[in-house]
Amino acid sequence: MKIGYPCINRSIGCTANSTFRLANYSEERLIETIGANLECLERILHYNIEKGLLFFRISSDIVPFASHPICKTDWAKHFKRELASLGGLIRESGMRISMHPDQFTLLNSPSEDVTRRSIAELEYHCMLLDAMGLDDTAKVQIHVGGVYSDMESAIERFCARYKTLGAQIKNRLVIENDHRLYSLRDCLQLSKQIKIPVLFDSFHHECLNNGETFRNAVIAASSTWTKDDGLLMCDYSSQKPDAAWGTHTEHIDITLFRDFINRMRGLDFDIMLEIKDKEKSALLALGAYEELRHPPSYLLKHPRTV
DNA sequence: CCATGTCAAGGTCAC
DNA sequence: GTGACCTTGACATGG
Repeated sequence: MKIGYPCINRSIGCTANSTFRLANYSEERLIETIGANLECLERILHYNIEKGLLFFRISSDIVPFASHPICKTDWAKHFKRELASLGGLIRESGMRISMHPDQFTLLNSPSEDVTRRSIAELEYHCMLLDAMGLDDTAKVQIHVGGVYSDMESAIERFCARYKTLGAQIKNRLVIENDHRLYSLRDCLQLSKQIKIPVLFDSFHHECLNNGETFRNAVIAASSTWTKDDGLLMCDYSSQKPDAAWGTHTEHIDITLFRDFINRMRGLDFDIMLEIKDKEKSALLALGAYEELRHPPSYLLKHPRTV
């Protein structure tokens, strides 16, 4: 099991997702921004390796406007060396990588234009992972999309569009259950039709489910991942106390996390902590996980109930 | 320099 | 049909 966090490290003092306004676009600024982002990404990766956090999500903003028509720059070529070097670092350390295009990436939109732009966005994400030389266990996760007042035909549209995608995208694309529209069950049904892996989001599942326990949900989602896909990826979070329903917590509730892990005995998958304080919570989670695997002697003598 | 409004992209729901 | 909300950090403008 690898444990990690998405996109941002708050303790290093740099960001790998710096962008700028479209109105201020220039090729020079693009190159400058990508360069700074990649430099910061390298620092984050070193931090993660040192701390044993071996799952990380690279921000979609690492190459600003990559799929926008304004971008004519062959950034993959320009940063070929840097990207290959980052990829080497990732591979050597055994780190797992994911990416998560934003909410407007919709394969099942009734609008051809929205779909076309979405596919361009997916191409960009895959191109980046390819340029880093990462295998197909590095995934690009999206939600199924809108319902458009008819879920069945929305799912059909997703499948039809998926079939038109090239292998470069298909080999990396996975779908994630969301917290309002497409439950795990819906995703599994979709997966059955087109053999797409289902990434399990535990917090979304808490918000929207069909009665499956966490454990059975993880087992079912796991079965959609092949050897080439690697282990199941799982997003983990919990409800922010006293906040609107569905709001991600600011800090990890370590008791809840320990309980979650404890229910998963004998199962293996990778966990991404979608929690606001990022690496801070991820480190606590890693500590809790290692304690459960290798309990210190005082806990063996006086077992903690989890 | 700091505060606050705004930022490529869509969809859903309340009214 | 219109507008708020989702969710979010960081850009950038204006005071």
